Amino acid sequence: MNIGDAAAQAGLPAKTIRYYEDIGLVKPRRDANGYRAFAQSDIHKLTFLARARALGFSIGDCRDLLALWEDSSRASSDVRQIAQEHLARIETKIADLADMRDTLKTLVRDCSGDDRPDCPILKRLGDPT
Amino acid sequence: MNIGDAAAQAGLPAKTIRYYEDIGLVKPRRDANGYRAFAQSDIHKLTFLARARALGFSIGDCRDLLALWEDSSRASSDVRQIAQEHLARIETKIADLADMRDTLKTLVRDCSGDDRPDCPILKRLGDPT
DNA sequence: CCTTGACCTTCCAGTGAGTGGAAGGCCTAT
DNA sequence: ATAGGCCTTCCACTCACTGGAAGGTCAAGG
Repeated sequence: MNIGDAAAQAGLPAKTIRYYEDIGLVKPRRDANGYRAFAQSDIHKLTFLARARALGFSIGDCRDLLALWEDSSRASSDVRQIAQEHLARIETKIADLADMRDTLKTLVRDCSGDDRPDCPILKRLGDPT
Repeated sequence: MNIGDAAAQAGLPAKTIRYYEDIGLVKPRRDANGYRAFAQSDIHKLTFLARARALGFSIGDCRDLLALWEDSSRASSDVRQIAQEHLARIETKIADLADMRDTLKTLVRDCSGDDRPDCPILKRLGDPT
């Protein structure tokens, strides 16, 4: 299967798949003409990667998860730990963003948004401490 | 004021301040020895930038906000629009992350996390559709 | 057989917002 | 005079792609 079809199957841009090959996540064989030839197992891996990335796992995590996936004697605790650490990072990020959101909401609410210059948003950003 | 003191005042790494000069956000004058000499107005700007960045505004937004801040005849509606668009982006991002979090939470909860290989997390990532 | 257009290849550069580090100049205190 | 702590510039690296240029390959239609 050529890269275009592989991309369609896995739901990833062809460019991304080439990149994943570059960094060693997939190793499709090559046809005589130099075209990448994706086996079903490659497609399966790419789909795995697409899903893991969609859950926000870093490429590093994906690499580890893929290795565990391929290791039939893995311990689920290893998988769980990766997921749990990732979950913690996401929760931190959500909390940070929620703080920003709350502040911004207040500022936007209090800003008249007309043609006058007075603006609590700029006031907040620029006021001397 | 030298860059070290400016950094301490503004709460930004010196490296970041140099970067901000590179991209034209601040333009401190130079002493005879080549050292940057930050005026109070520069410190004020840097503080503004630090706060805007802490609220998650992009450098592009910061540039625009800074220009509005310095323009005494600005319309607050312009400021408000920037903030509101940023707020919308943040809310989208929070929603995306919350989706990931929910999925991950379920998966982590359902994973035994012992030394056996069975794992709903890998199952979810690798199962044929 | 030739062309057209859709594929495919590699390689290079850029994104955002810095961060790390090397090599070297300057300033103050001892 | 020298030590150390500043400061300078410049280059490379981060992350996960993404865009584009230049060129090779393949199948279909004329």
